[in-house]
Amino acid sequence: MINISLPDKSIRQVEVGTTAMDIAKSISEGLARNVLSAKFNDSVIDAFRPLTEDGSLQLLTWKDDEGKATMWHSSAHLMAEAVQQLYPEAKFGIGPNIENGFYYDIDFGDKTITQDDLTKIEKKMKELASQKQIFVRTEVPKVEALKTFKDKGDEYKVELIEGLQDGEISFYQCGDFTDLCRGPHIPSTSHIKAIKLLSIAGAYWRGDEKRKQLTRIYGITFPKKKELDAYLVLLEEAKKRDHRKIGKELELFTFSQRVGQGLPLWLPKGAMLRERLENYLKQVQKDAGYEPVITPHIGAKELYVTSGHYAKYGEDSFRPITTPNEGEEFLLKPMNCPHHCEIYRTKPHSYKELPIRYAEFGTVYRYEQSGELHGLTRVRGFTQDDAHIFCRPDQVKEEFKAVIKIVLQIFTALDFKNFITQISIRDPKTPEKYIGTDENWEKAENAIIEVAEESGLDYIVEEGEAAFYGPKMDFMVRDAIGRKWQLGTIQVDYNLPERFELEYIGKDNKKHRPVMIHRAPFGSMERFVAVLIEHTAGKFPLWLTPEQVRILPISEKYHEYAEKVLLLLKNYEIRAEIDYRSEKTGRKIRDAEIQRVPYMIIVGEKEETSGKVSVRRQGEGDKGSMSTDNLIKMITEEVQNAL
RNA sequence: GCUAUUGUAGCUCAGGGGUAGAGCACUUCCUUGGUAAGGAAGAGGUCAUGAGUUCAAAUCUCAUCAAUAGCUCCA
Repeated sequence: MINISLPDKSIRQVEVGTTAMDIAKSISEGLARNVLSAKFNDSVIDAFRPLTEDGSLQLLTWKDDEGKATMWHSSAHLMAEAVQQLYPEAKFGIGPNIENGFYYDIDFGDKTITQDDLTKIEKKMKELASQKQIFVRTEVPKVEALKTFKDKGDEYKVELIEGLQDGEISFYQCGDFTDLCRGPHIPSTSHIKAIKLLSIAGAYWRGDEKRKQLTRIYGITFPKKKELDAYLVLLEEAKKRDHRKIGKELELFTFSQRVGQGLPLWLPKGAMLRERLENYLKQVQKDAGYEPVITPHIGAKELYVTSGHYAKYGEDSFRPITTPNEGEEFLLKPMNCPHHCEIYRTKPHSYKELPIRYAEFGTVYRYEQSGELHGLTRVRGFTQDDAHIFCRPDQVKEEFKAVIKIVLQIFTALDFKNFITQISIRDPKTPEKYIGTDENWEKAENAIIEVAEESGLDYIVEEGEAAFYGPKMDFMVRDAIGRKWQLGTIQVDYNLPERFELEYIGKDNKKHRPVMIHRAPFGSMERFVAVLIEHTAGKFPLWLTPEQVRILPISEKYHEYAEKVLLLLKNYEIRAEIDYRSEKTGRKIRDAEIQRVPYMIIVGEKEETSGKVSVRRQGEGDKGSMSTDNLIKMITEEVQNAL
């Protein structure tokens, strides 16, 4: 007998060889019907895998991320089975599940796959799924595994198997399709009720551009048709929120071929919005004891040789700028920290002065590969809301905490309610990849984790994701339609203080090395504005939006009154415009709605004689009439409450 | 950077070896109106750039540039 503990802390004594499915059935038939896989001592296994030792068991269903993953992984197999039946010549690469669905890389030989083929494959998949095929696991010796796929002529699988250890190779069979696979899989294809193949793309075998390009088919499946429909609606919604589209519509930013790839041009409305964001953060930082500094856009090449970045990135960067003088070279700055280090070095520092916090909206230039550029989220010139904190080792924790506070304050002000943090620490297996003493690393890593705990953050720890110079914490927000975006980052750095020989005089009258904390709550203004656009679908919070109020006179007769109202609003620094066009009110409203102007003020005879205004809220409709005083009060309160 | 697709008016897009099209936006005129498109007229394009094929190229071919998607990358 073995002891299996369940998430409710109960312990069941069962016979060796009992499966997760058996346990599910003993709880309820309904649960058993929904079980996709199970988590046994931290590894996800088939629901039909016999349990042979004590351990903790969690049954996974569609509600669990791992359950979804199992389902999508199995769906990839189902797709491969369909492909094999329709195109017997096809050879298979890899077919994993991904965040939303799955893909399979397939070599179709000379055949090009089109949208029509996807429909065909989809149909076949539905047919096969309804056959309620079960997934059968077999463990296979390496020799035999190699033989199977050599006989089949599938060189990709052969290559994959060659990289595996004997004894860890398993096959899964589903219908007449057998695949090399670690598993786990769902109990049967009957769980797959709704299928959509989404797109086709080329992908190099093993991500290597020198090797053959395979056809990658992306798809997603659901246990209910309704969920698929909802997902497709979501995809449409995402398309509508694309910041490149909205940025154009609202005249926020543009790109020009003549200026160059990946170099955004901020239009007046976008620049105003960005400026408000910057001013907001400047105020927050001022309150938190940051000091502004300003540094130039270029720096001598030596500066980056000293920082170590030239060795690491120099080859893949913009070429150095030369001068008429022999041997003189400058680089466009790819980051602000070396400049800030030099500012720190201008005079000796006492331990009493620390922490010193230098903040700068510093524009940096990085030569991203052309294929990587994407709207405002990936550009070659961007402005970081950067700051560097120079502190004593004993202050790291406290400073880190203070930075987190700023980040949270900003997220709240901008209505990012859902976010998680990722703490990236060293990979203990490869200590040679990191610089600095073990002691410092341990201290910093522990400090970050403690701070995360104390700040009540929802965090995950990723081993091996740390920068070579120190551990970091990244903030990932979920936007209004559930997509994840990485925004702010806080990094602890022992490297640059060393390289720049930064010092402070301690209480003991000896020289000590400060610790640097790099931090950027927005990350970059470009990326942040892009995310903000997609999060809000262009309906920015009132305090940020370029045009807060549009005054719509019913006819020319009321232009004068409109101007009177405009003047009143301007006195309170409310950003308002008048629509002077000789259009009907319905038209003016429609245009203001499309341009996402939060408040529309309609003024006509009624308003002029009563000295009031009619208010309409974007997306909500008519709000009735009120006095201008009340309007101003309403708007200023809305702005103040947001910050 | 690699592969594929695309590039026609400010925007969204149709067309296609023989004088360039629509809707919206824009300008002017009419209209002076009450909560998501009033009417008419007009103006606007070397069809991304360069070369080639052809009697003739926006259209076909090649190259370049850019955009889009995926891959690889991201201090």
